Amino acid sequence: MIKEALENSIKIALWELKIEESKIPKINLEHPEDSSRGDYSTNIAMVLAKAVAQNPRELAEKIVAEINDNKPKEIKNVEMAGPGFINFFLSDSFFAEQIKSILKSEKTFGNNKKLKGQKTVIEYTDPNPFKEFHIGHLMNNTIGESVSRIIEANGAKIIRACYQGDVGLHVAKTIWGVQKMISEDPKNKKKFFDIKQGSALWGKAYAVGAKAYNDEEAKKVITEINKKVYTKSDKEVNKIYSAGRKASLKAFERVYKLLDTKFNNFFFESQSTKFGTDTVLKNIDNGIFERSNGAVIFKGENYGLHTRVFINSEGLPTYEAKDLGLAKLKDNTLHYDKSIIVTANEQSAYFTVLLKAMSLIFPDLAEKTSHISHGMLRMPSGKMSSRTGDVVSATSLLKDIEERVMEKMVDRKMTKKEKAKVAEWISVASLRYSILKQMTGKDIIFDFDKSLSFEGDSGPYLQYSYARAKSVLRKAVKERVKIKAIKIDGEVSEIEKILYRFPEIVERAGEEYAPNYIATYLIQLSSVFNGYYANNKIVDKEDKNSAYRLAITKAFSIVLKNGLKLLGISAPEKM
RNA sequence: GCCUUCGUAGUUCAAUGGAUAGAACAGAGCUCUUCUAAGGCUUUGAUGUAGGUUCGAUUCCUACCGAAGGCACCA
Repeated sequence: MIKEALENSIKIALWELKIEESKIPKINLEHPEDSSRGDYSTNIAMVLAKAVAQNPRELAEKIVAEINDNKPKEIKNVEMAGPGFINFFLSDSFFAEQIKSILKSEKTFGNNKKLKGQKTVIEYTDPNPFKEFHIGHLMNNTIGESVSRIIEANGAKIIRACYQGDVGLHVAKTIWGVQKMISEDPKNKKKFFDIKQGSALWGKAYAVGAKAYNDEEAKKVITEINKKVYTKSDKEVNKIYSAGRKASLKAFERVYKLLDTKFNNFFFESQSTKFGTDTVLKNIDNGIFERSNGAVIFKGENYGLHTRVFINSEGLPTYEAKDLGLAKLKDNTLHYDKSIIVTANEQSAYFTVLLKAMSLIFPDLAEKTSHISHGMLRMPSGKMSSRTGDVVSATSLLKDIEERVMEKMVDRKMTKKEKAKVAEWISVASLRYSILKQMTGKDIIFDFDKSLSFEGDSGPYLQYSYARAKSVLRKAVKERVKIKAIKIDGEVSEIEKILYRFPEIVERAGEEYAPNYIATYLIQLSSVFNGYYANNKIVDKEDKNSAYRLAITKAFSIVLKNGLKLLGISAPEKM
């Protein structure tokens, strides 16, 4: 990449100026916001000035002189500016070369091999059978899927894992709810066992059970059911259990298809239970865990964290113990180099405790594990909760958005089938973009009307820009105007000055697990293209520059499509 | 109470310690016999408060104010 070439020139210049290597910090190269300040800029002279006891502007001048002595052909001009910045202007031929290279690489443009040979397991989405797949899972999936794709683009092999809680208190609550609903209305029985019914009814049963859990009597019964689920000792419970598990998993599959997520491995809490429990019990004598009030706990306080229960006083493992078992289970089956777990940040503190315990038992695993936490989707009215049944299910939300998209598409000339497909893509794009455009850790205030915009800074805006570019390219084919990445004359357009940066963005997004860099870049890129589109007639048989404008358009469509893919958003040919 | 994260236009979000703090929406105005107006152009408007570190702070440190989350048998 050009960035490395510039870095090199700077290093050589510093070496020529006999600046001690130990004093040289990491060289920062950024794109100035104002393009009149060049394509790249470095602050190295200002950073170094103090260490070498020189005036920053004078030092910058010296560095500029050295670079000019040995200037690579990609650089048109270097100059000192402001308080001591060094600004680089790239040559016109460089931009044309980049367009050529984008057309040539096409689908792989933007990818790099930085993480080649690394195998990364990433766990995300993690919906719980017996509960609704709600918009929180949608958020987790969106971030997990995007981070997966970004890491893949950086060369790693990604294994997508989904961990599902098919045992635990929530299951017992649901089963209690089912029994209650059946006893209130026997007709419900048939519904629960009808696989076509979907998961909504089960979600309702969970809400009923969760509410009842506050009542002492019901709590006792639910606790009993919980034990029965673990031991599989009660036929009636087993029957409800397997019907519920099946109904949920089937419903999840439909959502994954819609979201274009393909998991390689599914793990279930029922698998990690024994592993986790055994691991905890084995580590009591050595003092890592201790017994307290009938439970087995990890005293996080000893490490400046907080104490957590790993096995409760009923002798059943909590999420903590199961997660510990899961880490080992994953390693045994997948042999990973790195493990990433994506959860909402309400679990951040929990995770630091878990990782501490893990580091004492499986130090190598703890070393390889990292945690990405994301904010929550909040309704304007407050926290969304599946415990009270106040949830928005993923499918119903997407359907609502789709309806609105369809309204906008009434006058589009497409077949019904095409329209339906595109509408589905646009709804997913709209939702995913609104999640990915901001920093991962932050909450999203989810106001249906405001969050899901189809214009401006939005997913559909990106898709629309893509569809426009494709439309232009179709017209070129029709009018037999060829695409050629050879520039005849004219100035370097703004869009050319942005297109070549895509690989840098992918790399940085990969380092920081930050999809929002991609989102921000694509918006900027599309906005510049839309300006270009408005000011230029791209396809023009009479104009010899048309072939190059088409090359730019094609390059734009390639970069945008590749970028959208990293966000998990489809690029429609028409919309 | 303790711990963590976060306070940026009216609103929703950006900004690897850098140059004039970017967008979008909302508001005001303009723009479709050029390839998709879900577009383009113009315009109003912001770093919670008080200190500190630095040549330079939205970014780092301290205090305060405000918000969210977590803090023993839920996940």
